[in-house]
Amino acid sequence: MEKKKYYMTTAIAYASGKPHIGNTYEIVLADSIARFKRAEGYDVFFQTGTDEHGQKVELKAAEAGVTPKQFVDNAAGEIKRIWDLMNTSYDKFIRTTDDYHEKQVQKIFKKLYDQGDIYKGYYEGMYCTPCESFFTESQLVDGKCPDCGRPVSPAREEAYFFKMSKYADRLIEHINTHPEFIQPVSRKNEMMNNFLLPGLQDLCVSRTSFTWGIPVDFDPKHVTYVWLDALTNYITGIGYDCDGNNMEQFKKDWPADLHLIGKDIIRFHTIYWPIFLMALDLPLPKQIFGHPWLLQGDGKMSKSKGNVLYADELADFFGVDAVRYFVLHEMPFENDGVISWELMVERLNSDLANTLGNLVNRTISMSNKYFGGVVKSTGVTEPVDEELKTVALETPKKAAAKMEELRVADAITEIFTLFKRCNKYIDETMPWALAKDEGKKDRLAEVLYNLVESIAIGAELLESFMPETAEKILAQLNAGKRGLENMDRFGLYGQGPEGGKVTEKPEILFARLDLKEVLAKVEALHPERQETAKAQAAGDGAGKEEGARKSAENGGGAADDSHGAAEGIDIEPKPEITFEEFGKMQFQVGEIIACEEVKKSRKLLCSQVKIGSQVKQIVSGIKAHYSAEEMVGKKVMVLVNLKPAKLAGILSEGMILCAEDENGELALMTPEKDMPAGAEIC
RNA sequence: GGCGGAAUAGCUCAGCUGGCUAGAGCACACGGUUCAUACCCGUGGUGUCGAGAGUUCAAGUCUCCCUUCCGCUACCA
Repeated sequence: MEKKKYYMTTAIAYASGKPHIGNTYEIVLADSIARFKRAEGYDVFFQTGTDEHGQKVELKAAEAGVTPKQFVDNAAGEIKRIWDLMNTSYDKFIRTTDDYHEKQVQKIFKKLYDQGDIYKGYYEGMYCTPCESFFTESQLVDGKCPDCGRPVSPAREEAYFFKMSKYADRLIEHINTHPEFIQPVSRKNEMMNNFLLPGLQDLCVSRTSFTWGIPVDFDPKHVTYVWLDALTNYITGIGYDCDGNNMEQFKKDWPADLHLIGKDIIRFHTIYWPIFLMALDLPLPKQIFGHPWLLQGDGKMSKSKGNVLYADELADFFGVDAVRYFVLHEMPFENDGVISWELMVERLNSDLANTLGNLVNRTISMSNKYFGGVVKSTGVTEPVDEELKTVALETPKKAAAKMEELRVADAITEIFTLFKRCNKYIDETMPWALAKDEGKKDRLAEVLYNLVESIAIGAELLESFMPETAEKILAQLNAGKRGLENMDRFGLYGQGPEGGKVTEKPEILFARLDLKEVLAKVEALHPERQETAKAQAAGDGAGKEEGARKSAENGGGAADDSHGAAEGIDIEPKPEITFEEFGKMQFQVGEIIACEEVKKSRKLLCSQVKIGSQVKQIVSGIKAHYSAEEMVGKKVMVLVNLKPAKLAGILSEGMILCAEDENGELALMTPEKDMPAGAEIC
């Protein structure tokens, strides 16, 4: 019988730096799903890879004094190394700099252009800087931004746009008739309410402001801008050909069964990607799962030893499988999970060392002690056995049901429920007591057999999540794999008359760790991180590299990795201006004499700023960083001749300037010496 | 501001279409046990099920309102 195919992907990681544990989480999650599907008999194709173009890479390469290609070769190698270290079983690692990918992207671009889905537009008169949005002439209201009513900025750059609205109705229909399309379902409403129903804006698909990208072949000063380049990896990687000469694999595997992505890029995968596919006349992927993030550290932890966690460092401390277990187990289906050294140690000791490791160890140890390692069923059963057998036989089904819903953490919990039941069974049957009575030898044998068999089932189920550990346990028990399909029978272990024989010297699977010692070693490892850790640990969302590319290129501030603060941060350079243009701006020192929160807004403060003899009212989006009280009395740098505008219904007559770091932290610009209100800044 | 979600044991959370003394894991305390990695098993809570009102024979479970948090989005001169 032919196996059913299952094509799944992760998002491709942005090749701008070393992936941290949050990025790594996704590949491990995907791997566990891929392995489980294979065990279920699917013909799985599991693709991952790297997104390697864009301005951020261009900048980082320049900084490092290498070519962009050299830079991404290195970065992709590092990402691949971590993926491999984590023992992930991807079938294909695509890089967006692969030549077949680049060629297809160019063809796709051309095709979409030829059929009128992509058109050339200009920023001129159509770009609203604050909205960071582009508009066609027809969308403008009285020549102004339809969103905010403000004048749009003059042109700086021409660009190609994808006409999204053309396919919006079809997409809405599809989403409504395929409730499983967007997972978790709560995201579906967000996409509908925020984007689809209000009307889609056209998407910019080319840039001229940087060159590290796939050139638009019929207009080479443009390079393809992120999404058309990145998302298409899902089809180019399996042999899509825009001219219709698709490879066999593409015919077999497309549409994808699952795109596994971070929640930050759901919009691009559930709106733009399906629309691109519609434009290419291709079927849509069956399911897109936007997983939550694994956040590192919490307030308590960050003060003393918070730092960025990398998979390889964690693996050094705990072992690969322990890290896999942790990220999979600690991550719920819908909410963000948290990782810290403390939590890692706790899980390792409690679940892996105590519950699982010790179970295997005590079972093998007793088998050796009482029967020289030989384990065989004698048929001397007691009612208590039934309960254990029931759990052992139910667990595979329960785990499979959880996996079907992509609830990986819950599936693991099911397996550990079996191990816990085994421990309880030992207590109920008290093998050491049976061993004292020669007449109960057969009963003792049966008890150990039931244990070994139950553990063998549990261990094999564990393979998808902790492959090495599963293998080790099965090897120690000397048990073969039976396959998921044979897990409906109890008693397959050592079926011959001589039974099975466990190893003589069980190896400790997971050694318990002392939290204090671990923390001490961690501090020794990163003494220099202590100072910067505090600011970064709290709320540092992990797993949004791909989003970082977009935001970096929008000038939204790079969501950099941990080293950002130390190395300085890069932002998108703006075009050069003349001295005359500079001279038009008037900056003065302003003294904040009163300040209050803008009630209707979450981010705005309204300040009364004394500038010379006059007082201006200025609204600023800094509520998250400064309270109204602490603003009062401060002397700040003010752009005073900015055209007044209404914000949240309140008139604002200037702008208070702040510095912003990569985490969005703000600092007011204040004069280094005391200066009178109104002093010119020039 | 718009849309949506959540508030349940010290912590992380389960509790579907309302129905027996509100659950799990971790942590904690006590007890048991000794095969095992000082492990494992059992027992334990006084949980105002966010506040208030309502529907009902019966409400974490439905309705309304309030408060607080979260997500997406807009705004952030």
